[in-house]
Amino acid sequence: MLQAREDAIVASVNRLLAEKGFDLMTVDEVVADVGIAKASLYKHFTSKEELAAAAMVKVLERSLDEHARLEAIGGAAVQKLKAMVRWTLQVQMAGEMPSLPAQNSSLRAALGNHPVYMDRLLRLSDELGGWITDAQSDGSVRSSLPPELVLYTLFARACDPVLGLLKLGGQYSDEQIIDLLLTTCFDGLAAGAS
Amino acid sequence: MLQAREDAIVASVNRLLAEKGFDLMTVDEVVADVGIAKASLYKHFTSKEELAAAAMVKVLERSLDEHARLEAIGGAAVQKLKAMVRWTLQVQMAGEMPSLPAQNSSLRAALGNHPVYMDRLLRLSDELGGWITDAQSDGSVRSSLPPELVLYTLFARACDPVLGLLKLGGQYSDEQIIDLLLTTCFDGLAAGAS
DNA sequence: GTCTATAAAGCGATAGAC
DNA sequence: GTCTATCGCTTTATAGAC
Repeated sequence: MLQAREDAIVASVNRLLAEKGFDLMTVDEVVADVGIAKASLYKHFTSKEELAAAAMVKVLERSLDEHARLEAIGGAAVQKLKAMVRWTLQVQMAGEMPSLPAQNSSLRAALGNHPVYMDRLLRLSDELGGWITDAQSDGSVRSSLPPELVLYTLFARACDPVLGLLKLGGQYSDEQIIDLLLTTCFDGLAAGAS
Repeated sequence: MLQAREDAIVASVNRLLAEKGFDLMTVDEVVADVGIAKASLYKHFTSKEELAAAAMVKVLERSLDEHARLEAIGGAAVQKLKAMVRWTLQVQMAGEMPSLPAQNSSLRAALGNHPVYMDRLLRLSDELGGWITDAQSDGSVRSSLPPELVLYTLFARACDPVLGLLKLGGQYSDEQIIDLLLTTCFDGLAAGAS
């Protein structure tokens, strides 16, 4: 009962974060969506930042699950990285990727002091970091790029605004858009080797 | 006098938009930064959205100036595109690139109904579109990519979060970061041809 | 733990004197 | 056109009854 209610809250928060972002999402909207009173929500989560953190933990754990699934299947490191980015883009395409403005200071502070969030974030970073160094070792990802840069670039696909712009244009299917974004991410805009 | 004051207002808005974004920027901060009363500001600009639009028009006109400068110098289309992205990244690096959350509906509506903003945006899109088709014709940019996608991808460099993350790390100089981002944008993460 | 009702603060925007 | 003072509204968060 209790856990199910919290899950329902987090699901609503996740959707609203994806739709409007942290600043424009209001707690009143969340409770209206879940169908409970605001005071009840504050018995489960102590602040709006705590709500966002719970949604982020959830999506990070979904990402860790997908990572484990791909690791079990096996294959070349670069192919696993591409599959991970594809999964991320699919989540964003489905409107299920919570977007946190990187600029909000109160939220950044709250996330930085959130042990569970930081644990999941660091674990995912470590796991992907392993694939990145593997892919650089076998020559499929540029060795001249700092692994840090590669990791950030992959993470940034979760909030790539180009996806939304292409979707708005309406000229391409969801899968076509994802393929195009994967191409620009891994192969770049330029043709051939430069 | 009057024009100088409006310029001062727009300059403050531009800096605050780059620093905090539209939602977190308050009109009180703007007037405190400029050193005038809030009612005075509202004699010049009728709303907060109007303020943001003025800052966006300003930066679009700076972009058009840079485009004209590069066009006058000449060179290969893809090199001009790279130079334009480099300029964009330098502006962002200097903390002078206003960032507008793509999700804010009131702001999007205000910008869409702002004739001057739309004119500058479409003019810049047209100019860059010309370079893009040129670069695709001479084989330096992938012809398989829709020009629309290339344009959006270039525009998105203005708010690429990877720049801020790398800068935060403190391991690379500003110029190194810009070079790295140009590489990932045009050449991709993968090595060689895939 | 759930609710209604409200506190406390911040926001965009305006009134009205000068 | 500038200012001080304030309106009217929204927001996060809490008090207190049940």
